[in-house]
Amino acid sequence: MIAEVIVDVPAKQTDRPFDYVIPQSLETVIQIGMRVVVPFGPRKIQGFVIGIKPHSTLNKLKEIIEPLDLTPVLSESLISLGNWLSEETLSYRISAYQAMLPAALKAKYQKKLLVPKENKPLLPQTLQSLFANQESIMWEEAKETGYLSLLQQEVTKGHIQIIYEVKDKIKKKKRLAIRSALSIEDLKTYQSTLTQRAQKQHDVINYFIEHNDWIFLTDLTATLQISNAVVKELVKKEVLEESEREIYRDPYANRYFKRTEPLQLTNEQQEAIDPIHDRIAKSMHEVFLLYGVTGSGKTEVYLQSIQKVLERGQEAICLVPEIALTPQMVHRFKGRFGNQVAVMHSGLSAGEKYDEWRKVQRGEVKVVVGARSAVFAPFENLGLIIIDEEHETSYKQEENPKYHSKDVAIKRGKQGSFPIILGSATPSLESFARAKKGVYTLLSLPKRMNNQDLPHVDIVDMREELRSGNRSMFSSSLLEKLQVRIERKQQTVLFLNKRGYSSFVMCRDCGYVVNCPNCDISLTYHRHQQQMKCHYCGFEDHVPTVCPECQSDHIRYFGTGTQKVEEELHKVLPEARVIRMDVDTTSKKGSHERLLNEFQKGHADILLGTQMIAKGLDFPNITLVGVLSADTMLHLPDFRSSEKTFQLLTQVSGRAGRHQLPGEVVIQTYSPEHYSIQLAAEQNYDQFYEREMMIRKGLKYSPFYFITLITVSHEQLMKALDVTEKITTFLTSRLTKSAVCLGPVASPIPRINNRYRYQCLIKYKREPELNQSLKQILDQYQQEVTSTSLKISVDVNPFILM
DNA sequence: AGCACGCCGACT
DNA sequence: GTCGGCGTGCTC
Repeated sequence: MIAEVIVDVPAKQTDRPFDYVIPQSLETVIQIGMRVVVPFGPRKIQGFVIGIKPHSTLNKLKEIIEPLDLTPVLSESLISLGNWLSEETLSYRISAYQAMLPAALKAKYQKKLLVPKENKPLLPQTLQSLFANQESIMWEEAKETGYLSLLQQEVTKGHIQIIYEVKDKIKKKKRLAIRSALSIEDLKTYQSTLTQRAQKQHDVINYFIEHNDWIFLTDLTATLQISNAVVKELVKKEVLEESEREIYRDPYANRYFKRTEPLQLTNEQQEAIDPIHDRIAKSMHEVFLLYGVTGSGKTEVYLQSIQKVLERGQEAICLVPEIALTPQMVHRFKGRFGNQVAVMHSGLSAGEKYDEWRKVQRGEVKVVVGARSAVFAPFENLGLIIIDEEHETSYKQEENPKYHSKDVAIKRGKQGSFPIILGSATPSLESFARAKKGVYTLLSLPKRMNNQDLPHVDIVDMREELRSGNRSMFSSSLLEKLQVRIERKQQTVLFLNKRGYSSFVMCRDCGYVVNCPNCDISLTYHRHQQQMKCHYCGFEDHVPTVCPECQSDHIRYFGTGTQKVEEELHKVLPEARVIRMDVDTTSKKGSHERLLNEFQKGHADILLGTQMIAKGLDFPNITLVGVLSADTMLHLPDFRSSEKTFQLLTQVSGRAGRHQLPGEVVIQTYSPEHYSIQLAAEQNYDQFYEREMMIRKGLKYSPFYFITLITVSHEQLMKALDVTEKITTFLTSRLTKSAVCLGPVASPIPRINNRYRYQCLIKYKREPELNQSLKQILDQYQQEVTSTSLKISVDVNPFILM
């Protein structure tokens, strides 16, 4: 039999199946969807079997070397989903497949030089020492020795072999388990032969007389207070037997989740859930947009919809934006569905992710709660996919394949004939527009569950503060309110919007800004390491003490980091206990959750943080939310910046007063008159929607037009510009009259890592030929992409236009 | 992506 | 005359 294999070589020319003979011995083993090792040129690489057929049109085929899996890692439905994905996003099939699987399943390759024992004496003296203690050395090591040409000569002579290895990254976690190898009768007989001195052995035998089952060695030694030696001795005597048992790394082991029961739904919730339950019961595909204000009880709707799906023997996926809200979300899901839940998010180690994925694959769980890529969870009988906070940008992957989870979910929903729920308090304009058009079904939860009023919002004009002599980052109004909370022992969340506004170093005399030498972007000041770093290419430099331009020593860092805010807070409110949450304090595993726990327990008065605290916080004692600088992302070169500002402010404001105590919100801004800030303060989504839609219509942006962004980069500015120009011309000729093709324009970041970047932006209503044209472009420049440093990136429906 | 094959400049 | 530079094209 012949296997069709997609090989792990992400390139245009290899983006097609290659045929391999399945050796006789593997005929019953190899199945569609398995990973295999295949010879490819002189190398050995990994590939996915995507088809098995009796004959091939080619005659001299190579054989599959070995399978990497016992059972397929991709089902046929996932393979076809992968094919669709690569088609939609114009990415390689291998990239699409890999994106659907945990990273642990991606192979690692090793190249080695091997000298068979008998050849050792044949090597020249200089090389002998290299192989004195070992048969083989790594290629990388060999390169460092500087004897590469000498080594290559020996390779041609046949004294040294080059071998390629495919290393499976997976390490299944294993522990040693022990059980009795004898019957209870025989155990007793054996026990009677033991001498008086062998008390420990006696105990062990006793244990196994009582428990006729496997036990982990570590548990056994702990319970009986004995050493490994005692057990090993009995294993050697064949009284006991041992076996490696695979165990899951359970990131939520030893954690107790209080079991919860379905809550009584409000009338509104009931009205929202009825149509969902109806489609689940009828196995009908439909996309619901669940538009519910913060605190309106969307999660309970999710939980009870999942409940319904489980009752029908189906499975469900619930996507959540990122680690940010998972601790609380996980609690609610594990509380309701116990160990039927697997969790997949970026906070887990590769091994943990792999184990969670395997629980799904083996059918040991029925529900997955996870971030973007969890939409590919390998369920075979899905009944529902929920996307919570559907407007979140983290659902869009910025690397190839540049997919959006929402599109994947809807595709799976159509294929499997089941409903999709998109939930948000601030739906993306795209989704809301579709709901209004009737493409999605709108379900509204306009009231908070406890009928608690939305918090009162105060907009503070920071220019005014400045004029009245307050140069600190806290307005007098915010400071006053902070003091009141501390007196009343209530809690405050302070939110620092840092997106697109990192701390940079500028000379106060001449205005010189420290830029990256490789990228056209300012370097970011990293306080704890006392260094300047580039977020795009990784360049690092010392912090300058004098201005390189004018030699002035008035060179300072600008921008407000959380650390700086913390310091300031300490000065003005020395008695306040502050917990700071940002990339620095949460980088360690589990620290995110730990900090939140501490705050929840009341160990601090103020929680200070960035984006990551904007979502999911739901603590009863929070009565004040302060946004230190609301407009930092308002001025980004992005047509969605107003929408994002509105969503973020609404989201943050929703953190206050979710329970009995009423909440208050202070928004500090330099542009208080801006509609997205004004309307966020009123929590007026509908008016924001109307207003923003007008603007989008005028500018021909989404949701009125689809957008595709092509970014061309090259070491030479002229080359990048030239290619972009040609692409733009070509596309313009291929597009219909209703489409707009803008370009070539320099990218908002015109240079990254010494590569110049130009782009072409296409806005269109309906272009059935566009995909074909884009493919043609990629084909056209294929040679230049492989031979020169030209790169062409296509992003269909981009989220950020960088 | 790698890697081999193949054609032109500076070296023993 | 050879070693080694990297342009071109292939990998079942």
